[in-house]
Amino acid sequence: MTWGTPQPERADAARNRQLLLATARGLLAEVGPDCLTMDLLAERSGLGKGTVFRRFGSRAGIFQALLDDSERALQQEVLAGRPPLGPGAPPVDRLVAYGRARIRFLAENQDVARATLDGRKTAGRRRPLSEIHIRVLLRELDLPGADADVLAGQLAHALDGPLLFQLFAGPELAGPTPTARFEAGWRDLVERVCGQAGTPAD
Amino acid sequence: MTWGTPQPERADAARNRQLLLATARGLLAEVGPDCLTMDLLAERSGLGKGTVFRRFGSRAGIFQALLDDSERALQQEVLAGRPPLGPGAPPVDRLVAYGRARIRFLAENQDVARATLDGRKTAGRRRPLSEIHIRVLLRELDLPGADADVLAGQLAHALDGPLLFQLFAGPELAGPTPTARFEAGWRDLVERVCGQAGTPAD
DNA sequence: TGCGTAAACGGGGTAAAGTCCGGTTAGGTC
DNA sequence: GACCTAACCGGACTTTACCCCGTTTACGCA
Repeated sequence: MTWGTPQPERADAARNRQLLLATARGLLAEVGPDCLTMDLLAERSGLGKGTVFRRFGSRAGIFQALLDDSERALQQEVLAGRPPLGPGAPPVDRLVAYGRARIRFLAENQDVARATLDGRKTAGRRRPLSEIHIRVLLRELDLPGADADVLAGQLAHALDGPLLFQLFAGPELAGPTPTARFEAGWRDLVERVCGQAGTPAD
Repeated sequence: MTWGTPQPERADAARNRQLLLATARGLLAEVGPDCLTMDLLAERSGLGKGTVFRRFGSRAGIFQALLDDSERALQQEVLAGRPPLGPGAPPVDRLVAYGRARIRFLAENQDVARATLDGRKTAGRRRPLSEIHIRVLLRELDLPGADADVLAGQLAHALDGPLLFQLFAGPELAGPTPTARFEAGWRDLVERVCGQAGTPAD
């Protein structure tokens, strides 16, 4: 179920997953996330409703899959990209850069991110990549007296929470102005938590 | 609509709101939050379904109202309680105390808190009291170079997020053990953000 | 105390999420 | 290449949140 394990998935199943994802993206652009119903998605993709639910579990699951798919690019940059975001820079700088990237990512995919949350059936609710990445960086920093696991969760939520909240409030979020404030706030928070940044003694 | 304004509400409407809240609490204990349907609530309270929706807007709205109601006690302690939590103590100590209280509150009302989130219709989504209270305390601290509004949002989400996430994951959360870890984590986070606590120079 | 109005009430109706199970097909094995 | 099994597919069915609008009721005012 996780990405590391090469679990077998039948060829037609994989094909249909891709078809559904593509169709969902099309419908998303065409009718918007609120009008994207499971029936419509099934009909447009030429599949049965049961198939849609088998693949994604719930309505929220589709949006989650869509978001994961978009997130893959960011994930690549983090794992093997250029230094401020990718490996090679001091952990604090990487934390700041990651927050910046994450905020922009969420702002760009705001409607999908929003749709991820609704629905009674909890869509997996895996621990997000943000938290894992933050935890790794915190471990590298080895902050004295800190519980890296808990702190990672706190920071991950501090990063996503306020932005998502704002996305819920206003129907739209326009230019880069509001995200800039969150980006500055994130830098400030990271520097406070990690004790004065800028001078990575190494 | 806010609590400060004494907006007029017809007597029968207020009476029914109380009746619905009480009935909902009863049903919550009897059948659990998942089986608490709007039809059932309407029937048990002897009212029409339309009335239920008029009062609370959505299913999530009921749980939100329930949670608000429970939160009132905590709110009182914050506004006029004894020092560590209430006014009189240094802001950092109050922040730590508030987090402790909030975590316990959420842990106690975990099922209601969880039910608050689901449903497609966003239930109001007001800025929670946590954030407001934290913002006030941060303003008192007057941290140099910090954006108190943004920071308050970050801390509020850092406080609630990890715990709510955990509540979603496991169906139940037993003793005080897991919350203790969050409480310690919160104290640590606050002290880091506010720059070494314990010694409020004043 | 009788009247007008604006709000609250009721409960049947709708749409959409999620379930079920009989039929079909992919892919490994001999 | 025939066969077997497990996984997949389809679409009708059920449940439930939410809407609508005709009817009733509380409350201010003359």
